[in-house]
Amino acid sequence: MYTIGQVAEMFQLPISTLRYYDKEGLLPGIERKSGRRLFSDVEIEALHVIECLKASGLEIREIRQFMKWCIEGAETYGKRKELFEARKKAVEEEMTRLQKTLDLIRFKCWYYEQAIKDGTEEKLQAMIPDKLPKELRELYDNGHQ
Amino acid sequence: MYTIGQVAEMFQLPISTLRYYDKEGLLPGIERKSGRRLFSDVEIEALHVIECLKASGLEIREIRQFMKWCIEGAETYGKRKELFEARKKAVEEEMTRLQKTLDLIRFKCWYYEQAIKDGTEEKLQAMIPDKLPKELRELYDNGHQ
DNA sequence: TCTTGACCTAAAGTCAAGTTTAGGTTTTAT
DNA sequence: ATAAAACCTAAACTTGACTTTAGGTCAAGA
Repeated sequence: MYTIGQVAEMFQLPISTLRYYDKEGLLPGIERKSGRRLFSDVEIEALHVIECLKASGLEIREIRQFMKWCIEGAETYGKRKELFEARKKAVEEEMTRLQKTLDLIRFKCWYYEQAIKDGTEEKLQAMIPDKLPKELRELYDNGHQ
Repeated sequence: MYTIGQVAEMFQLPISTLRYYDKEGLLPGIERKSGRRLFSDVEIEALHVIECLKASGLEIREIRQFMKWCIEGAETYGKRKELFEARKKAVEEEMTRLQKTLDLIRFKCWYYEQAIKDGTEEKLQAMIPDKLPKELRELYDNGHQ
């Protein structure tokens, strides 16, 4: 059993955030001793799942719904599985989007490196097709028609 | 030259968002004709960069700073390059985090699939070490000590 | 025992990123 | 020429996820 302060340290979260999660129903059934929260392994696991679902882009209100399903037992296995399947899809899409973002960023890094060498963007603009490394070429052709 | 409505269609963004970006200084020097915004190739390119920087996690206020640097010319090439280098690092870190998130999500998908087959979580908890596919094994050992 | 640090609640405040509203002007199609 | 469609501004409103504040309770060490 851990105090709120210990858990805050463990997860590198402010205490106020843990209280907020509890108030929002993300830690249903957390034990108390003379008013103070007692975090057990169940709550530690719940917090790992909360961090996972948050990172996947889920909102607090939807995480609360998931926690409710957990309490309802076996009849909600299907809903819970579907939720994770949907999160899987969302995260995979986000990673694809980030990969495209990264491609453009890499181009911009190259671009400014050249501009610094050349001392100006003016000359560079015309010379891009010649100078651009092969691995950035397709990106440039797509991204700038 | 495009009208705000055409650009909204092009980027699948609400018109109000484009006006907001302009008001926040993300489209400096945009032309006007009798009060109406005229988006040229410069603004279209700016919007691509805005979407990229937003996707990388940059805030509006920092994008505005970048746009100011663009106007200042050659003396800010270094700053602009450093900004993109920093964004590259941030996006790479975010992708690493999302990969970990995805690993846990995949475990949960497997877990609920098993629970549905078995009809209960109870039995499953004890059987995890035996049933868990090899590729999810390390995750389980790390994630649950 | 006493006091200091850790905990509690309810309610108000903050912040970013838009969105909506209200009231007005301009362009375009009939 | 006129009416609908598209545009404009300023200012207020919204939303989500916290954080801060104010005022109090509890417990463990000196």
